[in-house]
Amino acid sequence: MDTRHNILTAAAVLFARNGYDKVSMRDIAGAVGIRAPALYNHFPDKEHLYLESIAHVLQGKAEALARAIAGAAPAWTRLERYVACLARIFTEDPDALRLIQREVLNGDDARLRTLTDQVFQTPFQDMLDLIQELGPGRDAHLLAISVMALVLDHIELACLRPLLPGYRPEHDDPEVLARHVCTLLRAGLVDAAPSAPR
Amino acid sequence: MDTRHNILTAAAVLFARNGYDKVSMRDIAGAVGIRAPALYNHFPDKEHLYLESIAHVLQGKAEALARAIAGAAPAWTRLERYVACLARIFTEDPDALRLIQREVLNGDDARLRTLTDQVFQTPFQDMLDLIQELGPGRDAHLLAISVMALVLDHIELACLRPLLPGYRPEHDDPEVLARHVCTLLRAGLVDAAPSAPR
DNA sequence: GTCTATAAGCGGATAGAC
DNA sequence: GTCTATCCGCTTATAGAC
Repeated sequence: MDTRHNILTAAAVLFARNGYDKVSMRDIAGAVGIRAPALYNHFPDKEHLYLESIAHVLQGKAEALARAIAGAAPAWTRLERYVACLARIFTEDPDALRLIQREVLNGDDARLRTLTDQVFQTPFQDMLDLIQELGPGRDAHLLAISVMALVLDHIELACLRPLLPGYRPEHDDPEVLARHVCTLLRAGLVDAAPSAPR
Repeated sequence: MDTRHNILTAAAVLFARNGYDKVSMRDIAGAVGIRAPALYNHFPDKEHLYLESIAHVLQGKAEALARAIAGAAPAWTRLERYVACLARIFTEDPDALRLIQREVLNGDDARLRTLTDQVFQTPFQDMLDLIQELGPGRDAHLLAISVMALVLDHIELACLRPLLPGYRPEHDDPEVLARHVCTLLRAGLVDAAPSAPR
């Protein structure tokens, strides 16, 4: 089969869960059923393998978000779709989110710029436009970051939340999360009824 | 002077910025002006040095939050103080936040449980109680996580935000961030006027 | 393309002098 | 308590047979 593809998917999982330094070329080779030197037939070194495995995982995620926000529906509807899509994508593939977290934490300026240009730019701009349509007087940048934070932090903290008081298993359901975020965005902390009003 | 204290503060900075594996005992020793074997007079091994440096940095942070939320003031006022305190603490000491991020990403279950019991438990419970007072019908756990996410994600993304459209330098000011978060919590994305109403 | 063998270097940690 | 010297394992990466 396609060895290169197998390497990239196996490496992405290992890097996401253990971090760059805790994953050796031997580990990656072992996960694919080959020996370490064979990896160098497909990638020039570990760094390139790592960067390509990230790109491989993030492939298509941005496009899915673009589809969710597109169309002629009312702005609130498009926001709800965007939030739901974001929650679904990264709940189903938490390794992808971990890879992004590690890059944000460790990436030098050049790598962060590349990642921004190739992945974050378009979805963020879409969200920015949408927010400007919904709340013209507000700071769209702060709000767009806030929307991302509300959705992604819940998922990032999946390991920690069960240890904190008030946790219930349904909090890990992306639909529950999306509804919660939209309710909060609509009316804030207090004013909304338990079930989101239209 | 107190060599042990110097080691812990220097190590914390290195670990926060580069991660556990990218910091060698030689690096830490060099930052303090000694040689690597001397470190073993103060700590049994690298793992213990790492864990103690985290504890050393997080010391006092939880107490500051407890003070901010305490008192007989109205619930909204205490929430505002809490949010402002959270934003100030981690804007002034971004390395502390990075250490927490790394622990959440890499920590096994046992270490996350220890960290929760010793640091997160009390501030989170305080926030939970406050939210139950403010919005009795809502899911307090989801909301408390959301408040943390809104404040901390802005600070965690300090490296990324300048690369995204709409960024302005004032977004890095903890007071601006705290006002933004409180406005959002009060009335959601749309209903609030640009300057937060009382 | 994959293998075995191996180079070259860095990592944590210890021994023992001072 | 700190030093120098050193051990030993593991890492990335290459050479060369098949």
